[in-house]
Amino acid sequence: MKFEIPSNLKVKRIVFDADERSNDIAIDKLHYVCHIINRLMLRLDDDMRYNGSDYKYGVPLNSRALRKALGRRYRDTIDVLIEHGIIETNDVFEVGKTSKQYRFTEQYRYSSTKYVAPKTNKYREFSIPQGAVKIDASTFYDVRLVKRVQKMFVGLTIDVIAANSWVDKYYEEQRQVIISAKNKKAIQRKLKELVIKCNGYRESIRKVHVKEASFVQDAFGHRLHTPLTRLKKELRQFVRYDGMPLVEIDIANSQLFFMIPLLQWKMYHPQAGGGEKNTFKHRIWIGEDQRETYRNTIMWCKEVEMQYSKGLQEISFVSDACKGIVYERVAQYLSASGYFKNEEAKEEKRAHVKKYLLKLIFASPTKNYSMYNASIGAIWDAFKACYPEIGKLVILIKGVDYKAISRLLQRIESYCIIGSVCKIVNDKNADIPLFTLHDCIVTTDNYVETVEKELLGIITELIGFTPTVKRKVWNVKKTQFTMLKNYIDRISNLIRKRAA
DNA sequence: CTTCGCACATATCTGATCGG
DNA sequence: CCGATCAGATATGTGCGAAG
Repeated sequence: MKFEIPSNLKVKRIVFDADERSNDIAIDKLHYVCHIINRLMLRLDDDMRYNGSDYKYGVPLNSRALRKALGRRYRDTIDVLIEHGIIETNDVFEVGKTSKQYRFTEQYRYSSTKYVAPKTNKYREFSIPQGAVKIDASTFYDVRLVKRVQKMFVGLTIDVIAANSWVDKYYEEQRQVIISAKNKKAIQRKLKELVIKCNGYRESIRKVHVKEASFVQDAFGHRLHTPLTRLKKELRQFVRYDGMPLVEIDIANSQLFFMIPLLQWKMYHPQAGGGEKNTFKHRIWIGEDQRETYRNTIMWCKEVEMQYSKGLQEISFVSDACKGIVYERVAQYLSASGYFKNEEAKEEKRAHVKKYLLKLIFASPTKNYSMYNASIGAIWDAFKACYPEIGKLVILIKGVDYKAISRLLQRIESYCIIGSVCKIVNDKNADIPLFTLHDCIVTTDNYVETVEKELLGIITELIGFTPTVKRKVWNVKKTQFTMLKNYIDRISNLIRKRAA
């Protein structure tokens, strides 16, 4: 929505001039009042009548409505407009009949209209709301499917006692670390943060336990956020489905694997697929046609395609992403060039590359994690040296809009995982428990084979290439003895408290 | 109807976490 | 880089009664 105000009206100076009331004089509020008067004035001749009495002076503005729109000290906004000779009022109201009437002064009354964009969210009535879209209102995916996923959470249980005692233990460990520091002020602050952090963990446990958490699908990446996605990794071991342990089917270097479609120039033509709705391409792109915006990107994709006439699998990035060894390859390259000073383990090197490479790919060109950063930049250079085609592609897409990559990848991911795999598996057999953690699917042991087979088949069909998947069982790592001991300690504490 | 103040409710901000 | 969530502080909004 845009404010419609007289074209010769300048409101900015009022905000500067505003004396002690300056806190309540906001530019949006001034524009809002002018907008309302302007709009109502246009309708004055037609229907601004009440009980036959004439409103010709101006337009009636109800003080309750004004207060609702402008806040408690709305009077200041009106007064300041009057003081500056922009509007005037007849100062007449009749109880039960009419409110005070307002109109523009002569200077502005007959002016043409100009449009001004609101500065704050409150006055942007028709803009897309920030943040989450509630499932009920969402049309991105089959709502019935999401409801079914929600239903599966009924069977999901968490060992509350064990999980909470894990948090207790974690708290105690972290507390010891914090209080061993020297800076007293820092200790106080960190302890406060730790309490908040642990309360958050406990809350996430409770949310899984009572199943009251929200299930939302965000409007940007179309990901599905559930109680599980917000659960700390270490606490997943305490989750069971109908008493059975759960198994996670994870796609190796998923974000990079999902980059493969971006190398295919046809992806940038949502209409080129024959116009059918609800296809991969339609789901991923927001705009109608990206051909113009991504002209340079498309040209590069075509060039790459010419170069690899036998198929994209010839590109080392594509084959490595399918094998799930991109991070390892980059780590290896860095190792050879003497990036790692100490003799780190292979796992550590991979984790290091993964942590920074994703940040580099998604980062704002002007902020931290820039490709030109001295130490981290080396990781980007290594990536570019290993995979020149995809390196250039990332730079080209980021040249259009640096936020596009993260959004596109999340959409591709969620369309594949939730929109396709979960939907098809659930349609075939509604008994299979399915939970998603963005790029991975969680199910029980007896269905792993089935789900994994479907996942590989469906993603291969969508992307054109087969990813590597990894399985991880969510089982309790601690011995039974420690758990039992924790349990006994907890209970005896409770009994002691009761007795006291 | 307008205006005001009080008390309580809701929204927003800050700085942290989780996930990729 | 993107998303959601949490706690706690603070700012803003709302309902209501009373008076003008």
